[in-house]
Amino acid sequence: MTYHTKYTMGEAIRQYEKAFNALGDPTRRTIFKKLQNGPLPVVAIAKGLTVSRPAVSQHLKVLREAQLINISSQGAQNIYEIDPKGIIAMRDYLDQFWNEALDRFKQLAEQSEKKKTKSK
Amino acid sequence: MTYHTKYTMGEAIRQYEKAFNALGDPTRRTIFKKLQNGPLPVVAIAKGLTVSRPAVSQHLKVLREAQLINISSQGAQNIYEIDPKGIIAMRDYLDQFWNEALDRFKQLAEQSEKKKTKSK
DNA sequence: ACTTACGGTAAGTAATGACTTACCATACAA
DNA sequence: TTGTATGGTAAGTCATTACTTACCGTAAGT
Repeated sequence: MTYHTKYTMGEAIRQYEKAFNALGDPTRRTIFKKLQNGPLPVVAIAKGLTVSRPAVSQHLKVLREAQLINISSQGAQNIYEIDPKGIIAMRDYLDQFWNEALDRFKQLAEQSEKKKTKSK
Repeated sequence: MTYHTKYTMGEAIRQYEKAFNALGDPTRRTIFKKLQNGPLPVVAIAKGLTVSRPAVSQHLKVLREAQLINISSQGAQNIYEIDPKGIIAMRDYLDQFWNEALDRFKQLAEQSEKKKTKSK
């Protein structure tokens, strides 16, 4: 019946789309979080996770294609680290909504500002 | 075999997790984008989309639970509009990585700042 | 009351995608 | 060269989820 086809083959997939898709998965968010404190080889990333090492490799691939992480080999090891490009793409996407719709809910925005002291 | 269980029943699902999950789907991003220019009733949202109206209702439910949109009924119509809470939750999540890992890629960060004039 | 428009929910199906094990390739050490 | 550690890819399976059609309830107009 083939009624269910997203990404209707004409349109290019943007960076932020890949990024949202990537961070849409909890395991990938866990992996991403692990890299927050610095670069790690794959085994270190997989350690402690409930899923197998190949599964981790597959997740890393998705994160890499979303430009949320970088790879760099060091001998037999593949070291992954956070790549700001994906984060920037997502922030820019969110800011777009932020800016254009801001006037409609200014009060709510202000509320959030108060309890944060907003870094930078 | 039950080898595949995420959200290991102890942990609460945070707001930003729901939000990332919600925007992880392309159809929901399309819907979300439609609301960017102001509130719309369901039929207006569904118009132009390739999926059925019930499918839209289901997506709206997910977006609502992620606090990315608000509902308000007006007679027989259900009007949806963007809710900043979900956006804020995601921004805060991203900012966390931003701040803690910033030193490792300062130069890239600066690049992005330049071509944006950074709202607020 | 009857009809029409709006839209949520139920039940079932099909596509997607998150996993598994098995295998292979590469780097380095003995 | 042989062995060991690292990690990517292949093929297949199962869970999830994005859909469908059918149905029902509510609001407003005639």
